[in-house]
Amino acid sequence: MRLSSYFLPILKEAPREAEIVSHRLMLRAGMVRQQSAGIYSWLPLGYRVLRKIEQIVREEQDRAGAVEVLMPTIQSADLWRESGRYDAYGAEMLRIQDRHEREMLYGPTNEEMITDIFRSYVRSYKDLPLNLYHMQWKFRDERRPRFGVMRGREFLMKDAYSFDTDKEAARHAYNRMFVAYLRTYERLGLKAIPMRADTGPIGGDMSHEFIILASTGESQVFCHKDVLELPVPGADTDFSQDLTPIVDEWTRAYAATDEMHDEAAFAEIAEEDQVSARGIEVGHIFYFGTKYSEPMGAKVALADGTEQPVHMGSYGIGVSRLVGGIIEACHDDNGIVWPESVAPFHVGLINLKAGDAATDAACNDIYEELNNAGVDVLYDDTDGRAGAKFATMDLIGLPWQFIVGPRGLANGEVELKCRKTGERETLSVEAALTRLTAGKN
RNA sequence: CGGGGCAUAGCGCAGUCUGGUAGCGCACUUGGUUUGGGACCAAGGGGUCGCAGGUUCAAAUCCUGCUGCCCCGACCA
Repeated sequence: MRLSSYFLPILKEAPREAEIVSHRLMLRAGMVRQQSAGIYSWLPLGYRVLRKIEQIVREEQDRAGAVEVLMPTIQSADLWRESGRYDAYGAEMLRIQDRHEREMLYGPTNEEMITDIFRSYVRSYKDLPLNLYHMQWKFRDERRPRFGVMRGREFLMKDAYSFDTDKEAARHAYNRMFVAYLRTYERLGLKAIPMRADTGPIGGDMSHEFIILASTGESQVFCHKDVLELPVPGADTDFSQDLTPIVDEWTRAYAATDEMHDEAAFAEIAEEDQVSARGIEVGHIFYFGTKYSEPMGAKVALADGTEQPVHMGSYGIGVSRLVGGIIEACHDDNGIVWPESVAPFHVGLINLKAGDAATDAACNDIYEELNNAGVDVLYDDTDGRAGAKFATMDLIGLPWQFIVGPRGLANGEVELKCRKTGERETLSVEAALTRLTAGKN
């Protein structure tokens, strides 16, 4: 992409309403525009990141055996009356009337709808286990939206729903999502810690929040420092096998948010091993049994011929929240420092003297070669000053800056700058290209 | 929903106390000089001062009501 034909409305100064660093940087980098409290437009750069996160989440859901669907944002109130949640949900639900004065709502979540889909088609235990997920915009009319996209009213969520014959089978489904989540956050460049969460009336040990540590996090969290060093299961993990050993390993050490915090248990940990920090919740997995299947009549025939309500769980990842969460975890004084996996572009190609025939020609060649090699490049071909160009590239946080100017070019040399380490290296055009295209094609 | 704050050009702000021609920086447009870490000179364009009432000869400024946004808390993904 050439910057001259892109839409990257960066700001030197952040709008006053933005207080936390991720919100400020997202506005300054031209990633989002706030349209109303907690409601955002995604501008090209931000949308690219959102899609990259979405894709990683998708790949790991698929790997774990979940199947993607897409349910609508607008739902019928009748469905929610069946589960009893239409009245229970309260003011957070955005209620709408259509032209026939039918009561509709903008979905805050999809348990009812997925249960309806399930009961319409699935009759037998032979069709289980089943896990359906989608990524769709949700709306929750928060009392106080804040922190930019981290607590918006409209937000993109991946929500998966598992269906099993009984609680033990549901536990396998739960474990698959547990491991898929570990892998997902790892690939996003985050260290996420599963923490025991409140299971409400269902009880049991099958609810975990996944928390990333960040000083601006909304909740206080406590854990043993060992949990920060645990190995994340690899891509070769066999999800058909029993994943209990992995889940056990990850849930052995102490880790809790403040509402589940056990001061006495935490005190037993050696002081130098205690971690007390702020955290951002980026995922939540939950087993809820027959809470919806029972009232909504989602039953399957078991091998013995009896019909039983299906056992369900739901598994959420805040996709749009993650954009802010990643920035909270990955930035410095100059701007965003994207993990490579979610960077909107891999390389920023900086033409230090646009308009100079030799420099333009060299940049054009480099731009084409990188594109041909499948490397995402943002080419700053605009007529600007070097300092401003560097500042922009630092702000938007692309992993590599490929710096081309007439001075170096006279010796056949360019510079590569690593955004993360800040290291700059002078090398030949060929060597730089080889470096950035290694592993591609 | 309780408490607090803010609203003046695209963004950041001054002006409000003490009523009297709408300002500054950045950004934008044009011309020129520049160009290796957020350039400089010159000339421009851009505003129902959040909205609605009221007071006054006169309101960005004083009064009343409303709306929007932000922060703290409670609540929640």
